[in-house]
Amino acid sequence: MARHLITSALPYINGIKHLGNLVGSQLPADLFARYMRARGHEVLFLCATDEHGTPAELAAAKAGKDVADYCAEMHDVQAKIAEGFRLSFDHYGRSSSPQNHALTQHFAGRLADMGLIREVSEKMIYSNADGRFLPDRYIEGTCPNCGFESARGDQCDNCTKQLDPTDLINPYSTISGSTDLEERETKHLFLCQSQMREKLQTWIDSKTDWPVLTTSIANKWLNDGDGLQDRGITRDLDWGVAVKKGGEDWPGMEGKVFYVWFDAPIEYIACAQEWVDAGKGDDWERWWRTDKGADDVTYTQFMGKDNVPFHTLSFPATILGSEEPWKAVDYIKSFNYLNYDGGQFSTSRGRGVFMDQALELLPSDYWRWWLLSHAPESSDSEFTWENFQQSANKDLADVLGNFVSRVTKFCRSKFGEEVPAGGEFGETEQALIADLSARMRAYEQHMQDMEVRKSAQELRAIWVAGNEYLQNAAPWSTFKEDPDKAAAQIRLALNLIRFYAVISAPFIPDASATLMAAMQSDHTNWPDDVATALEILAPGHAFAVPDVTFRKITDDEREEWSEKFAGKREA
RNA sequence: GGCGGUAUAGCUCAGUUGGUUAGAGCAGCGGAAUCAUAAUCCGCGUGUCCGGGGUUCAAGUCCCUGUACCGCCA
Repeated sequence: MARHLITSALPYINGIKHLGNLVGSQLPADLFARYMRARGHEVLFLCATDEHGTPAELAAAKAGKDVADYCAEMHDVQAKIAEGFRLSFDHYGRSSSPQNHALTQHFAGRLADMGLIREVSEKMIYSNADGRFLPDRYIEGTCPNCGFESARGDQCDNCTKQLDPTDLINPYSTISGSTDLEERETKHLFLCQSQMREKLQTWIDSKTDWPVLTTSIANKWLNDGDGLQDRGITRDLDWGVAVKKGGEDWPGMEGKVFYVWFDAPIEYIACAQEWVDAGKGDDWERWWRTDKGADDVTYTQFMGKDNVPFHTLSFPATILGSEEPWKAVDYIKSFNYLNYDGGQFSTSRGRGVFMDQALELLPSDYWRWWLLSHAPESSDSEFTWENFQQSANKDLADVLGNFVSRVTKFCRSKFGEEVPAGGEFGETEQALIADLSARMRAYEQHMQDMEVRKSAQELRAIWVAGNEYLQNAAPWSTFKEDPDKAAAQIRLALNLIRFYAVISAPFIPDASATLMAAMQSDHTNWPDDVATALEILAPGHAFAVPDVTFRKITDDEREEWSEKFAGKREA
């Protein structure tokens, strides 16, 4: 039995995530966690909301709420939706937790002790009306280059020239619209990532089994231009982790907080502490400290490609720079983007399906199946309603659902609602078992390798094999001449249903549970041997014909939803 | 502007370190079967592998270049 620490990228707090966010980290992480648990491994699966930073403050202000209250509410909303999608986190934490505050301050202090923090004084734009310093992208004005009137402080969207906020003509705050801006001197802490360059490069180079998407992004940052740059890790904000050196005050840093990208990944560790403090576990160090039992842990992170730089460089710089025995990541599984019907998902334009809306339309298994079987692994991929309808109807309703239906109903009408006795397995059955055994090995290998689409494809092929068998065996024909033979065939088919329920659970946990209940079995052990697994339901074992496992998505629904989520036209 | 990614059948996508007639699912066409959610099973794929050069005995697969789309620029 191995031990697997699994984390999903932390969803940001300021709203409900769309299906692209879901399939880019949380959902495949859940698939892997469920599979590893099913194989009998010890798993700690963690995720949390990422709550600090300016966008959270602005979202709270827009909602007319105190930022702490806002985050607490949104955390509960996101937790509830995660539960709706059956994301099996061992703990769903918060980056604003006291545990994370303390740990973030600890890391900062430790990095300072190691000589990896320096203070930098810089001029930034302060808005008197807003009472705050403004990040570059919250300042707009006229571009000195092309005259575009809504150029952002970091770049002009019209002529794409990179700008400094001080370059803008007639600059104003996008928060309040105020033009009462001034330059102020302010002091910030920088993490000396440049000093860590070689160490990080060596570490990245040792990860020869990582996906190209992951290492190429890391190498780009390591070697681009002047190489890895030092990075500001503090901000002039109220909402966040107060800048302290461990438990001590940090002279000159009063009133400042750590930048969200410094404290967020540290929450991966703090979340394990929260897990213990919530009474769900009793030893977090066993997962995170290599000097306290974590050296046999395999740590896998899941994330979208936009998060890769932070996980391959920034966070490792924190971990490695501390020179404390923290567990470093062993494998990073990164994903490309899921597009929506020819474009991007867009929160502001209401374009695409968001997690809460998805659950209102259909049970989570539909979404889990489609998203995972179309996961954007090698390149960006595309959600269309037509494809969704076809895949869900074909794979779930026709191939799997209908298999259950035809087997259980046939048995009920010919033998009653119990596993029939009599007959023996012949060549056709042995051939099926051999086929399934080979496919199971392939399925297990793909799941182990986190090849999500290929896993789904193989699982589907295993479902198809059941229909294929039924077609060959044709118990409806054999029943007329040799009822015993038909009994053996149906006995096998009923066992296939239980078998499918067990192996499909990582993808479609609810349907699997429903099928297990219908088969009146709680034997969920992974089928290491197919032949044995197909004899678990013995003659005489009672079952119930389940309701329709997956109903079909109608054309009317497809059209209605397609219209509903198309988003507002751009002005 | 810089950097990165992608471009393969009508659609969504696979194609290991270059090597036999380029694959899967869906859609489409034909057939079988009738237990079932009109579900299932079998058979059928010549598609300038985006264009143009090049390396090689051999390139969808490597190099250069052009085009298109997408993303990132903290």
